[in-house]
Amino acid sequence: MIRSINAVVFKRSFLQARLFCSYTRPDNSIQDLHVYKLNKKISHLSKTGQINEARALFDQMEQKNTVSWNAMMSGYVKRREMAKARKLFDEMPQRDNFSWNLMISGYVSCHGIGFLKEGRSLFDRMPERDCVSWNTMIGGYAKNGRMDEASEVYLMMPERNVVSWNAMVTGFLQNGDVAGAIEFFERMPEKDAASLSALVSGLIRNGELDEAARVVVRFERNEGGKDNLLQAYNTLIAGYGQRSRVDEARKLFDQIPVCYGKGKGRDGRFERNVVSWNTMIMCYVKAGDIVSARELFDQMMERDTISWNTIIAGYVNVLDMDEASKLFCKMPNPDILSWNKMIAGYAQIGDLDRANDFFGRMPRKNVVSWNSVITGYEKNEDYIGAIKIFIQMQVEGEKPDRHTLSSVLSVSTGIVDLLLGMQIHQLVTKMVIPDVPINNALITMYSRCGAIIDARTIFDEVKLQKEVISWNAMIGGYASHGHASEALEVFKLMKSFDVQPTHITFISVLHACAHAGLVEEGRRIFISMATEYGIEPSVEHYASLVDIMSRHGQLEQALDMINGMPFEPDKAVWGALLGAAKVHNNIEVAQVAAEELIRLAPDSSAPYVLLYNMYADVGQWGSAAEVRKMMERSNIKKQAAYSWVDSSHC
DNA sequence: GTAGGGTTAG
Repeated sequence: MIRSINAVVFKRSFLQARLFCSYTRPDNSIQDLHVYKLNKKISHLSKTGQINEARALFDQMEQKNTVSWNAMMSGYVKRREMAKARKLFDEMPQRDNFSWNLMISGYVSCHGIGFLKEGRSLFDRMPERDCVSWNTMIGGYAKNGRMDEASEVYLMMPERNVVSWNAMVTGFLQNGDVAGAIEFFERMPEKDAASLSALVSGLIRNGELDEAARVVVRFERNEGGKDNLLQAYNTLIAGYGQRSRVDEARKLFDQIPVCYGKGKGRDGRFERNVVSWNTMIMCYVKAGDIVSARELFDQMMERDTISWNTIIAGYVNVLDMDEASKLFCKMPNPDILSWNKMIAGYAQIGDLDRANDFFGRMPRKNVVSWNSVITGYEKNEDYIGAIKIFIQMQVEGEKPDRHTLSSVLSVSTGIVDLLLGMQIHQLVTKMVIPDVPINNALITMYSRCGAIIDARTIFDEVKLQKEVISWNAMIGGYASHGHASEALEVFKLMKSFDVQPTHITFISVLHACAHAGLVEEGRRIFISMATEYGIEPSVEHYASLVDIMSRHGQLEQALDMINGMPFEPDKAVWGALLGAAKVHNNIEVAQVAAEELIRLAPDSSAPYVLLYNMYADVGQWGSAAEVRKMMERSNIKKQAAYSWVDSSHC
C-alpha cells in the first residue's frame, strides 16, 4: 500500500520536474545531457577503482553540476581517501543533502574515533538533515561499537523508516547482542527483505546458525507468505556451507521453487535466483565435492561471473587445471579474479610457463595478479624469475603490498641475499605496518642470511605477540647457525611465555642439541614431546635423536632405538647413523646402515662410497672390492663429491 | 548519474 502510494507520488514529481526543466532551460537540454553522460562515466570509473581516470575527466569538464561533484567525491569516499573528498566538498559551489550524507557516511565508515567525530560534526552542521543522515549516524556509531549512542540517535530522530530499524538490528548483532537483535526485530513495525537477512546473517556471524534457522521458520509461519524469504534462505545455505553441513544446505536449496521461463527472478518472489545457485555450488566446492558442484553449474539457466569463478576455483583447488582451463575459455567475460585464479592454479602445480602466459595476456592487472605470479616463482624456487617480475612491477608502477613484500623476503631467504633482504626491509618500513607474516619473514630472512643479531632484534620486538611461528623462526635460525645455547635459551623463554611449541620447534631444538653434543638434554627434550606437550615424535624427530646419540658414539643404542621405532625409518635416519658410524669407525653399524640406505635409495652412490672408504681405511681390501663390484653391478655412477681415494692413503 | 540497512567468489 505504502509502496504504491510512493510510486504514484514519485512518478508525478518526476514528470513535473521534467516539465519544469524543459520549460525553463530549453537551450541547455543538450548541454545537460552531455553533463549527465559525463557524470555517468565518472561514476563508473569511480566504482571500478579507476580514480585517476575519473579525476582527469572531472577536471576536464567545462560545466559541472552538483551531481558531478558528488560522483567524484563518492570515488574518493569509496577508497576512504577522506582528505581528498573533503577538499572537493569544501570547494564545491553548491552542496545538496547528497553531498553532506556522502561525506558523513565516509567519515563514520573509516576506522577510528577521530573520523567518527568528524562525521558527527558535519551531521551537526548540516542545514537540513533527512532520514538518510540519521540512519548513517546510527550505522556509524554501531560499526564503532557505540550502541548506546546509536540508540540515542535512533530515539532522537524525527522520523524513522525500515532502514533505521534494519540498521539497529545490524548494530545489535555487530556488538554481539543476539537477544537484543531478536527482540528488536520482533517489534519492528515494518520489515523488508533486508530486515530478515540482516538478522539471519548477523546471527550466523555470531555463531548462531541454528538460531538463525529457527528465526526463518518462525518468520515463515507468522508473517505469512514467502515474501522476503529468498535472501534469508541464501544466507542460511551459505551458513550451512561454511560449517560443512552440506546436506542441510542442499535441503534448503531444494525447498526454494524453480521457475523457468518468463518472469524469472522478479523482486520479492520466492524463486531460486543466481545467488542461490552460486551459494549452493560454493558449498559443494568448499566440501571438495567438485562433481556435485559441476552438476549444478551445468543445470543453471543463467550464470554470472561469480558462478564461473566459483566453479573454476573449485577445479583449481583440486589441482585439476585442464578442466579449469576449458571452463575459463568458455567463460564469456573473465574478470581479474578469474585470471588471477588461473595464474595461481598454474603456479601451484609448478607450471610457471602457463602462469606467466596468462599473466601476460591479462587485459588489466591488479596487485593480486602480480603477487600470484611472484609467489608462484618463489614457491617453485625460481628466485631470479620472481625478482624479474618484481622489478617489472616497479617499472609498471604497481605498488607492492604486504603480500608482495613478504614473498620477496622469502626470495631473499631462498637465495640467501642479505642485501636484497635489507632493501625489502626498508620498503616494509616505508610502506606497510608489519604484521605477523611479514615479521616472521624478516626473522627468517635475517637468520638464514647469517644476520642473527638483526633477526633477534625483530624477534624481541614481536615476541610478546606470542606467535609460535616467530619463535620457531628464531630457534631455527640459532640452531642452523650452530648457536645451540641461544636456541635452547629461546626455547626456555618460550616456555616461560606460555607459547605452545609445535613439532617444528622440536626439530630445531633437537638439531641444536645435536650440534652442541647435548646428548642427555636432547633425549630429555625428545621424551618431553609426548609426555609434556602431547606431540608424537615424527620420523624427523627420531632422525635428530639418532643423530644426537650416534654423533656421541652411542651407535648401538641408536640402532636399538631405530629398530624400536613405531614406523619405518627413512633415509635421514639411516644417513645420520651411517655418517656417525664412519666418524667413529664402527664398521658393523655402518654395514647395517648402508644396506638399509641402499635398499631405500638404490640409485645413490653415497653409501657404497662411504662403506668402501671405511673398509679401505682398516685395510679390509677384499670387502672394499666387494662393495665396488656391488656398485658396478647396480650400475651406479659415483658422484663427483665422493672419492674412491681417501686422503689417508695418499 | 551521486548518500543509509542486507545474500554468493577472493
